[in-house]
Amino acid sequence: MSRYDFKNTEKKWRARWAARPIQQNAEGKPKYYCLTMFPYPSGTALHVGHWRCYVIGDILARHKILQGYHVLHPMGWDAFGLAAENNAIKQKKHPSKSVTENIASMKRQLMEMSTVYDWKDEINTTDPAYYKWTQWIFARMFERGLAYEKEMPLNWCQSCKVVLANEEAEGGVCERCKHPATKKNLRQWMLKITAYGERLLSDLEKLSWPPRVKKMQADWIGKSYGAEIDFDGIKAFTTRPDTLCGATFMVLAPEHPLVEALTAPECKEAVDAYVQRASARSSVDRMQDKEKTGVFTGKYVINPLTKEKMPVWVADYVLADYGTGAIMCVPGHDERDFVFAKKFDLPIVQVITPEGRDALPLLAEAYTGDGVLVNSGAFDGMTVAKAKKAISDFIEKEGLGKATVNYKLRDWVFSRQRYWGEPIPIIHCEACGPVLVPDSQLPVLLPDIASYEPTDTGESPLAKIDDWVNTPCPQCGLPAKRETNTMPQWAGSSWYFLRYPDVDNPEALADPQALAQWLPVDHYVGGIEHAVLHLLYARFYTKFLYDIGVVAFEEPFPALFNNGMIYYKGKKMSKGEGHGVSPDEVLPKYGCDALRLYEMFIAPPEMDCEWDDSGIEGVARFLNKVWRLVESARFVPPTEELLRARHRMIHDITIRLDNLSLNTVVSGFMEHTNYLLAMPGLDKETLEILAVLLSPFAPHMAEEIWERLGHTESVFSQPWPAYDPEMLKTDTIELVMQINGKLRGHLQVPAETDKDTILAQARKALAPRLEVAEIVKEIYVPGRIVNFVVK
RNA sequence: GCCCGAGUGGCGGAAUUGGUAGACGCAAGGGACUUAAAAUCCCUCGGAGGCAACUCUGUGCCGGUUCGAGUCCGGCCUCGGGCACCA
Repeated sequence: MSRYDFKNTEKKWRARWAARPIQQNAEGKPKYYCLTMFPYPSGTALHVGHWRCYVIGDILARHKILQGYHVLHPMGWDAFGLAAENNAIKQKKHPSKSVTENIASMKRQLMEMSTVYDWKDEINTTDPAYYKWTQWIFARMFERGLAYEKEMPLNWCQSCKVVLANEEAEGGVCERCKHPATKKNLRQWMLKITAYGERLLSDLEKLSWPPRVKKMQADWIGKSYGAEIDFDGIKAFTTRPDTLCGATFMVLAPEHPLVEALTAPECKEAVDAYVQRASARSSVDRMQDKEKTGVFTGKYVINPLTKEKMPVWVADYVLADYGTGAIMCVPGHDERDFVFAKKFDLPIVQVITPEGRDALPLLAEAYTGDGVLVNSGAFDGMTVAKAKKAISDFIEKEGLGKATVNYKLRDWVFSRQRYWGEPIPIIHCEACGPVLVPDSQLPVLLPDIASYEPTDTGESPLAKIDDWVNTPCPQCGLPAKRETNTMPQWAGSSWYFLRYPDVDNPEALADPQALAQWLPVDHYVGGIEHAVLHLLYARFYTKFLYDIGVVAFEEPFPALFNNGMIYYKGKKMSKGEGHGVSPDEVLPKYGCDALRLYEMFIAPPEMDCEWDDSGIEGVARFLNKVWRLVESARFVPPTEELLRARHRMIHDITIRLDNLSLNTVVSGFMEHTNYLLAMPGLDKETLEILAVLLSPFAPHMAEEIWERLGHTESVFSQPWPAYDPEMLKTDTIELVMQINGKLRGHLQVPAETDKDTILAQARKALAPRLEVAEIVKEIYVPGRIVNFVVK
């Protein structure tokens, strides 16, 4: 008996599929858009961790083809951006060259996975025909005031020599190189994602996404309810208006615009020094500082309720860009204010007390719990919840402020001081200001230059190319200069899913009909690392395009599947030379089908897991078993037993696949194959069905089996098999017998046996044990157990 | 610090969602076949006890609910992830 020759079989079918794609005559069938997050060609090679996500997507796509859908399952390259450029600099190659090489190498790998991508639909975000539309979207945002310029202190990564969006500087360090971010004052392009904060938050509800991803986005948007209160011209946002009577001082952020004006002359020197020191420090330093620092401005404001004088301080624990950049401080009920008040000897007043107590004996720490108001005049005795509303209302009535909401979400810093990105289609004219490049002149091509390395100054390398920079103003014709910053890495991926149905369209980002036919994406598969970045930006773009009438839906990805990461020797796998297992090492030894199966078998697909080099042996053996099953099959007419086995197999695989429990699908295949191997003979149809069921997972072997069973067309022309629930029933059932919940035996009875008969038989079977005891209760769960409760 | 997850054999993991814990694999040990190896096949494989059909015990720890708990509730412990001066 010959061993399964995966090498030649896989080669054979790959060639056949290339000549004749498996999806034929799909027009008119219901559509299914299955999308896997496209790779970022910043290294030369994919590792088995990347494969996991592509295999999941491919299995879903193939399953849908078998279920009779017209499936779009495309692939492309997210090839602009810093990581790709850094990789090029490291290799001392021009980014366009290095990216092209990386794509070629990754594409070769993807082809060896035998995924069903139709390479006619390939996207490359660095292709001018593609980024023309990335620029076009920016232009539409500019027209509507959603793209604007602003000079402000920004997160700057000295290692990458670039500004970072807030989303890229989580925890105060550069998302890519982990270098601490410092503040740098720069003129930047911003996208007003905050205008969409509320919709981005409330529409999360509609999405069938993993809860943790929704939560991460909700936390990132960070909505909180409160009030904005005016203290003699200084506005402060608080979520605790109920504690207003306990506000004994105010603190402004060092960058607050009023600091200079309100500082008393005798405090000026100290305040200036403090502000200067604060701005020089990185946000990491500022955050890691446990010790609170601050300086008194010499100014006082009046608490509108207590009429007490509140000193105004400046301290860097208050953030300039959240709320109003100024806070009312309630040391009795806020931990940070408490620490500050203790350090600088400011008054602490208690205004909340736990219900049922008059007052806390001594405030050793801030009391942040629930309770009722004290020391608050007319508001005494109210609960926190009630007082929040009552004091907000009072403030509003008196014209001292208003109830309001605040978001943590900030506008998106959208320009990068780097070469390898989409040029921003703007021309700066001294007379007209920033002017859009007319649509007819799009795309603004990224010039091909020799020296593309970043500079220390915060200026893009493009700024040095005079004949590119200097251009007439499209509006007045006078000499003007092009914008030299480029777009961030995320720009191209924020809308790419819209392009796949119509990749060559020169007239529009995609034909409206193609969009209507294919979008939104039915199933999106990708890693958790994009929980807030890509997924939030793509949702923002889609909502904007909805508002301007380009698309008819507000959410691009109604269903999302997050695959877990594969670790190797305890660490994340990393691209390139680093750390990981390459499919190139595995494929020659085990083949594509085995690797695909193992990627699924290794763990539940949504969970992180550890790569085990010897684990793949098991699925390779399984494939050989299947091959042996087919090769050595002695065909017989289908017996009752074979029919039942067949339907159980269809049932098990279908249910598990529908639940995306892909690891148990593989173990299900193993169980059923083992069962069939033990049968004295097999009917042909059961094997045919096994081939169809197996085809999304091990497509090469499935085709080979299908052909061997005498078929000339592809196995993918078959419908997904259906099972008959009647065939899942068995003639006899096995019940478990228990006494006091402990296993005491098994009982075989005909399936239709009634309760009394079963109980009688069980009593008889357990007679020796039951005779010495008194039966208190009998429990019977049909089809499962009989339990006697005895004393 | 706050908010999520997760703890099951030597290992990866199953368990119809409250009903036989350890499916399916990996690794290990023993055996068959073979001159030998590879491949394949058979047996053992949580712990303790017994010649044995079996018995007790066992899903991070302590308690609870229930006829019955890996699964539900309360309290801890450990690990992983997210957020982190957001007022």
